[in-house]
Amino acid sequence: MAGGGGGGRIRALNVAEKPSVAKAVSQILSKNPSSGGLRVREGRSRYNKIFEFNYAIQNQHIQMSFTSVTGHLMELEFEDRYRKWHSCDPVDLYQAPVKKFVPQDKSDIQKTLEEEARMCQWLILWLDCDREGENIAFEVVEVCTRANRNLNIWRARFSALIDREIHYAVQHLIRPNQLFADAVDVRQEIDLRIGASFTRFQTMLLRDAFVLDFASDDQNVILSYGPCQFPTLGFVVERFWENQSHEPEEFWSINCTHNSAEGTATFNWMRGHLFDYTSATIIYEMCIEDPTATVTSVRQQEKLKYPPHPLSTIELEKRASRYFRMSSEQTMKVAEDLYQAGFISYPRTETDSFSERTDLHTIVQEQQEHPTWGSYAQRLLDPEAGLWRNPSGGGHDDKAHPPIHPTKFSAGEARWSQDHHRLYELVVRHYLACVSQPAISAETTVEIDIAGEQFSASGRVIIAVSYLICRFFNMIFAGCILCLIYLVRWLHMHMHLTLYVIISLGSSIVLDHRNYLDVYRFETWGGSVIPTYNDGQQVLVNHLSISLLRILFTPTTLTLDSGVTRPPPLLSEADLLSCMDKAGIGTDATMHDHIKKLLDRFYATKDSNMRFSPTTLGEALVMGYDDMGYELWKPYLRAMMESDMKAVSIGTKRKGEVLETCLQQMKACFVDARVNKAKLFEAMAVFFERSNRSDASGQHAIGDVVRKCGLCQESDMVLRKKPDGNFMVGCLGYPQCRNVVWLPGSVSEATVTTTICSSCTSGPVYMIQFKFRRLEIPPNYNVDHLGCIGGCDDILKQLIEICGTGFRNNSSVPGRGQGHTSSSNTAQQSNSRSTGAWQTTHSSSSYPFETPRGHNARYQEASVQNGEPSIPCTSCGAPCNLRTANTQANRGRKFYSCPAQGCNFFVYVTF
DNA sequence: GCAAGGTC
Repeated sequence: MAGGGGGGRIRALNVAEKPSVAKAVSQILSKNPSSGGLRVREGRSRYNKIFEFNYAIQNQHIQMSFTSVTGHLMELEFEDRYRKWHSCDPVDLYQAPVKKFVPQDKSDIQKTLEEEARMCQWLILWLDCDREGENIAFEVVEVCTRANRNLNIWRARFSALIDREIHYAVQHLIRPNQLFADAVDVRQEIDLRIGASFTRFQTMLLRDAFVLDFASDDQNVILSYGPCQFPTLGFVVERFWENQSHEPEEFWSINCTHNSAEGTATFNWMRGHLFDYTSATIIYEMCIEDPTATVTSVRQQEKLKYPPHPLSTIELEKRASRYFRMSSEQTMKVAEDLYQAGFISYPRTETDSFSERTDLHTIVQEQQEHPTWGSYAQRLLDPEAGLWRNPSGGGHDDKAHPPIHPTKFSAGEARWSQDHHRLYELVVRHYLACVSQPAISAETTVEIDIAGEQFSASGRVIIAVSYLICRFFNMIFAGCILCLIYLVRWLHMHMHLTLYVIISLGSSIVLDHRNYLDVYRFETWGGSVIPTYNDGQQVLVNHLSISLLRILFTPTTLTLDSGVTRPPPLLSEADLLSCMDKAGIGTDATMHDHIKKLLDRFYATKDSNMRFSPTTLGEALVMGYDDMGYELWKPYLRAMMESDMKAVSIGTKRKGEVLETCLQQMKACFVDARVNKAKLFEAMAVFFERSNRSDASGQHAIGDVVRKCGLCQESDMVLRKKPDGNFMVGCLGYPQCRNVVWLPGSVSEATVTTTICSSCTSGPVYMIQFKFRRLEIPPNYNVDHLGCIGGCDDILKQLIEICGTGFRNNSSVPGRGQGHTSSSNTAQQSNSRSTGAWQTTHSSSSYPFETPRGHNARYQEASVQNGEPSIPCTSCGAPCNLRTANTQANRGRKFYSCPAQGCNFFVYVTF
């Protein structure tokens, strides 16, 4: 291992992902007397203390300073000029430059790191050992190396805060893994670009267009889209649709019950149910005529009910929702409180198995004093009780945190709310259950025959198979049958007689072997205990049977009942968490956030039964995208991203390659979605009234991008429909850039397509599908036309010549193109005359150079000084000569037109 | 004002 710089003792800066880990690791490493003791001093951030001690790494004496960050130190954002919603077209967000920076609220931590780094030769990174942790590690590296370029950078790899593990990690330092960090960079950038583009798009498109009556301030409603929140909404909507589309169907079934002193057995018709009433009635009448039931089969099967796996975050959330009706958000809030106060372990973990090195018994020992479950903890620790069992894992390990378990005893704290009590109890009981034996029972299935129809009943007979002394106490209550039971047990053990012999005798006593169910009060066996039945075969071997008469019996009730098929239930919070977990939507630490977001954004509601339904808004959005044929509301996009991230993290794909491919696909999807925005409108219109605002604000709504503006070279040009029905393609850079292309007045419909013009090569120009009004165009022209505004489309040019454009003086309608210069009237009149304008500016063809841009001013100067000047094309830079029009409408007018193939620059000049 | 991921 390389040494540090300078003479004397090496000083190392250690950084953990959170304060608790910095403290725990420092405590472990400073236990040795040679550490000189553990000293603590304040950092600039009040949460992130600095621990100091000495430690020997590979026999080198190191002076350790140990501090922490609080999760990510940096944020990813668009550069400032893209931050405002109207600053650009949302589609630009797929290429807009992004920057990573330390936000204001983290600057204290940054300063601490910088100050400490300057005094150190080594940097040891103790971030969590997952991909996010590795990414945070590189954020720390960036900040620290800016302060001290000579740092020797090391990574400590550990999976639990256990002495041996930590000492091993520090003695076997490795280098940080750039690939892991890259994978997270990919996720961050994709999430930001997709989220921001779609959110801005659908918010600006729909907020003004509809009366969103669910919000008090509907102008500030945000219709967000996110790669996690939308699939979460998708789960809710999909189940809602299944539920709603269910058509109840009536059916009939024959039901039979039989009461005896031992209980009631409910027999189900083995045909299930019939949808045909006549058939059901005929069969029922046959049964009624001869209702004697014959037992045809009795089957016993031993069943083990295993305790749950150790507790992960998602399980904690699901169980708190099921047992206490707590929302996942509230659960995490309370869990965080309990963790902060030291009562439970770290609550954000995917791990559901304990490391072999965990001292499981000590955790139980601490709970022995508890008034409620203390005695169970004592039994667990008693080897004679045989209750202990090493917990079985669920196969998940995040390599950073153990399963959630109690870390400190409490019989309840004064300041705890009911939810604190409940959650602590759940964590403790769950832990005690995990280290317990499974419950053992038997399920009995009895089949009977009535008039040739088969019925069956299943029930539980809890049996004593443990042969343990503790069972003795149960047997006292069995009175005189006790001796018989021992006899039968003896027979069972030594003569291998069937278990059934025991059951048929013991069942009336119900010997109990609940094991973990004794402490895990949240779970039960369910079902009921049914009476004992024997079939003919068993009677022959069971000489001791007291149930002989039950070969035949008369049912207590035998009824023909009607019912209706039930729809699948709406999703509960536990169901929703399961769906998300299965599809890989979100992480253990964020799933509850995504669920809450659905509620906050008015996309879904939770009813009194804690089940989720979409709101009309949530349903409309999903419906809109679904109608477009997109599965943006399905989990596949996230799954694809996840698999790409995995590929980056193991080096099979490169960061840049994945970013480029994914963003390209998403951009195409975005552009396509925008072309099909009518589907969103239609879906919204099903549930919401159109707003009056939409007409007035239509001009401000972002349209579909046609091409990059050739004039300002910065913004996009988008297709718009003016309130008077005319179409234009204008620059989003307005008012700084006033570039505009007016389309023929005879256009009735225009839609930007995803087809890129192959003739116009100065950058992508999306073709527009036009529909012309039949009566306004000559008969030899087609009403449908796929056209291009890039300058290559002769048909469009001819129709503009013939029909004129939509550029008219309409001062009654406010908005772009009117009244923005003192000369606008002149301009409009002039342009109205010159119906053949192909491309001009907002300020008019009369004043083509009257724009704020310097280079245009130079053109004017050139044009005045020279009789026949050549100007550089504003689109591609090629020299453009002054030419004279000879069309019918504009004969004699001067114009500049770019000679470059595919370039659309064309402007009339009036001297 | 937008995402999702850390975390206080």
